[in-house]
Amino acid sequence: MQKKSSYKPTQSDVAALAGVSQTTVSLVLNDEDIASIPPETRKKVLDAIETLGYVPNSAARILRTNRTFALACIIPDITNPFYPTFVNGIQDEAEQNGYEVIIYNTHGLAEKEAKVLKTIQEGRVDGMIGVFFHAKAQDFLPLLTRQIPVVRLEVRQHQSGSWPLDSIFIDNVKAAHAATSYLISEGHKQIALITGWDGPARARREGYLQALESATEPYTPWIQDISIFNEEGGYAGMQAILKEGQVPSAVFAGNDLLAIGAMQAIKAAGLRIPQDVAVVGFDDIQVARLISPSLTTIRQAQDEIGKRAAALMIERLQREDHFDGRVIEMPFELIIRESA
Amino acid sequence: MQKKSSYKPTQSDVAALAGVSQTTVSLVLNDEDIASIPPETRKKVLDAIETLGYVPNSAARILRTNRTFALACIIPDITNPFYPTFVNGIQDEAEQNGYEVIIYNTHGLAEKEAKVLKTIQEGRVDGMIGVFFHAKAQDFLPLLTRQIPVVRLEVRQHQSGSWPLDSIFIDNVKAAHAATSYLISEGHKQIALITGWDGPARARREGYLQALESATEPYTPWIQDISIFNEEGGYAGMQAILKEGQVPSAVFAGNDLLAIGAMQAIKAAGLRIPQDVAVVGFDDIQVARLISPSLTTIRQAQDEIGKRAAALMIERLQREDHFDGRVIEMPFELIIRESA
DNA sequence: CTGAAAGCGCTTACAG
DNA sequence: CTGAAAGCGCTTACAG
Repeated sequence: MQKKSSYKPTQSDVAALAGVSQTTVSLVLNDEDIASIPPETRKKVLDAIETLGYVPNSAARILRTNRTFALACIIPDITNPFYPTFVNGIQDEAEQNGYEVIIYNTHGLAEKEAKVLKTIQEGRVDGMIGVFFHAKAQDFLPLLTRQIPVVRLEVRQHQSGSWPLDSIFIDNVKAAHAATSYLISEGHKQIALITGWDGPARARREGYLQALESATEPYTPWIQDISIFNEEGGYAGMQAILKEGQVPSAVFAGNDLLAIGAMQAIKAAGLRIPQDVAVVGFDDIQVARLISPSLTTIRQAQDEIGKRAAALMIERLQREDHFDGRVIEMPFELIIRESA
Repeated sequence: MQKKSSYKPTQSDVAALAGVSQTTVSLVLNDEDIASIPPETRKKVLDAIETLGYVPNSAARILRTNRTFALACIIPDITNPFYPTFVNGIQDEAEQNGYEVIIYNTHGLAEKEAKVLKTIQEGRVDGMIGVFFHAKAQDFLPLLTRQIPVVRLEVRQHQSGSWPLDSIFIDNVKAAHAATSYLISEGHKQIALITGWDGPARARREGYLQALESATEPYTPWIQDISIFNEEGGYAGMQAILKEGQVPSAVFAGNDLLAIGAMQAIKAAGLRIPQDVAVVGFDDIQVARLISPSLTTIRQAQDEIGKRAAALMIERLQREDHFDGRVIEMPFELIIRESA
């Protein structure tokens, strides 16, 4: 290892150049009222910092203070536009408060979720905001006992507890119920659902089933399972449905990406949307209103949810006292466009 | 600060429980052939780790080893689908090699780019892969002198040097030239360009202008400047063009998001695509082939680019010797669909 | 095979 | 107002 003076200067290097002690350099850097540094001393130090291009070493600072000023943001799929918007909201709020955001992409996989949880125990962040498809409440315990607060985005109401674990949710059962009921009210008789079992899929499935059950006329559930939650999955799912010979008059897709894929399959089969098959999605991602026909869907305010989640986290990190977990419900809205 | 034994156990806690020294715990954890720990000792230690739920402290490890096993990934806009796909490629390659990826979102702003560059000097990562709209070569020097390698995604060929700075580029001038030439070859007489000045916009603008100049017939450039590089910007840009009274026979948009916005504006004006106005985009994001009409565009293999960028970085981090910067060109492809 | 010790670069009581 | 010193939790020569 070479020891050029220009290479990664430390506070000691700055101190030597400024002719003060390393302690003084640190004091200037953290200019709290712990000490009152006279302007001349301060200037000497600042000049030396400038000359050497000194930048504090984050590992040393974190080790010493036990504060990272970083937040982890865990999402299942960065290529699903829903999440980048959510992340954006988190980042906006976090940055305004001096926190940086570290994004982890789990691909919705149980093993990756577990790995991320482990990594975070290593003390890389002060708190974690996340969407988990598999992790259970107890999987968060190691973080919580380490005083790393968690804000979780959920798909239905869960009980709060005394841990520093807040949750923010949209009632996906109710939302899926609303979407399905809308199709029923529009006179559709065969309403298919394209979805899987991971993450929000289960709650949306429930909502769909409940809506069919509570209809005045009898409905037969028609569910097409898929395993990839994007356009590709939607396309394949819709193809499978059409292969059965019968054509449903409406399709409710587990998310907008699935809906977009399903629409492609419908068009490819020479059918019209919504005349032959109506389509409803879930999420209201950016492109939902831009495709043709524009997509009827459930809007969740991703950006707002992200902001709110970050605000919950930051409040917890800034307050001294401990307080019970909070549960916040966010609204959804059925956006009716051309596809249904 | 409390001192419960269950709270954030350290190697010393593990050592005490296992009845060995803290050094031995560390040795077991890093099981290199530095030392040969007999199975019984190893087991005692591993059991203690299990019992206490010990996880190493990353700050301490980083401070000591000067290795973070993290890569920074800097992108201008996480909500532009181009980038998540790029990030995905980076993450895949990085994770396979034991690196985690920290994503920074600059919003294409000069100040945020500068801030990120500063943050990275703090030693949070071993290397940086990024897309910068404003930062100049010299802005990377502080990283390079600190031995933090950089891989930069660029829009045209730049010279390599002796710094640990690799670049990977797609010739955006040539690509824009190809897109514009295609429109010319299709017989379009008035070809408008919707774009701005940041990032890749400048190179694409050049390609457009060069193509018009090299055409056999004379063409008048028709450029609509916008400042937001998404659907909204494209919509506004197209509206501005249509307000001029004349309707161009084709529009080349600076990226797919702009193209999608422009298509909406064209439809809103009651015009048909491509009969009245043809549209070409740039990037080939996921939805390009899913919208109606599907979008003719320039494909860049985002995923592949990300993988390649990460591979360049990792090779540099793993090799002992220093070697000159490399410049890699990646191909583009004109994808002809329905919109033009 | 195992442990004592130095030291990574900081912050923060504590003296003076 | 300023500095010497302890210590955050690790890794890694070095002894034995």
